[in-house]
Amino acid sequence: MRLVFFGTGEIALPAFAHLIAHGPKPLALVTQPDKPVGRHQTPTPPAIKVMALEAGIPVFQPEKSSDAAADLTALRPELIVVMAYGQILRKSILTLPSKAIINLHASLLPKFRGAACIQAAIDAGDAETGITAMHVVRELDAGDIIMARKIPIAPDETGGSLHDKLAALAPAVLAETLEQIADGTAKRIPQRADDATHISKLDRDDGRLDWTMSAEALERRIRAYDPWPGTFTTTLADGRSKRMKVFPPTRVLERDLTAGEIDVTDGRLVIACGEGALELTTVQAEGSRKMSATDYLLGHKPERLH
RNA sequence: CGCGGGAUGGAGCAGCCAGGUAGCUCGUCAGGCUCAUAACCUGAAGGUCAGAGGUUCAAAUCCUCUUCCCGCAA
Repeated sequence: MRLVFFGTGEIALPAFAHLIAHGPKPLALVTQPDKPVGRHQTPTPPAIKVMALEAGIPVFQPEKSSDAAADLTALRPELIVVMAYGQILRKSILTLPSKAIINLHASLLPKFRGAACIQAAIDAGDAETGITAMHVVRELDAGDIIMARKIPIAPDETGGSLHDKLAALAPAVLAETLEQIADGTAKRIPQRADDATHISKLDRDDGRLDWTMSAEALERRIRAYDPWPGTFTTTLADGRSKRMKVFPPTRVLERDLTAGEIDVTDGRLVIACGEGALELTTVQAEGSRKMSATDYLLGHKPERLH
């Protein structure tokens, strides 16, 4: 099978590695251009690009996916596999492979179409999520489903841990999908559009905690958004406003206080929410490193949140 | 060289602007008290104030450089 892989995010690494190790070996990798990363803005290649180059696989990094159309046409791919590419594919790519273009998506479609599907599953309090293999169409994540595999979401699941589990699940889904396509048993199950939900991309500001939400919802959000985009609040101490990152785990408590009020009894950092209260165990003050709430309180006297 | 915060006993911080005996909260150790406690009381150990150079009678504090940590941004 002549196959080309589109992917950028780390979640695609195991699936890509599986193809390199067990075949069909990709004829090419298409990934996003190197981007400036980190405090010093050093241009850094995606990890998957490094993996491809080590395996001797040609890499294309077009600004727009269509810019690679001519190069890819020359490879005469039968199949394109897409996972966490990071861009909506142009029509010239969708029609390029002779057999099919499929996508591995980290949710149980039609739920959570879009970029932040992993965080959304935890944030919503779902009991399970999974990897869905489907055909790529022009509408985002809306194509016919070939198959899906489920995994449970643990009570202490974080966006990071779930990301890793789903990444590890992807190779099996991909292998089975390829097998079914090869022997002609692959199904095409249309998505029920009425059940579809769409999740837009998260940015850092989405991590600002809204203390009028219930403690349960905040507890889930703090897990869901760890490590990306992370959650934070701002404290007021000595008349100065400081950003404070908040990390899981947190604990939901019964308290009857005004939302946003801080209670530091017994060296524990408890913040009242719209409903109930949340005990923070791990925080990071601006300019400082991550530390336990107990350590934080030894030297900081947060007066209130705002 | 994108912008900014920071490095002070084992932990978290104050002191720096206006140079002049190393301070707070906690931990550790010893003793006391209590039926009891992440309670309380008493005492003790523990720091060449990140490193190097400079200014000064005198530098944690002012100046210069270096190393490391972190927030924003991407």
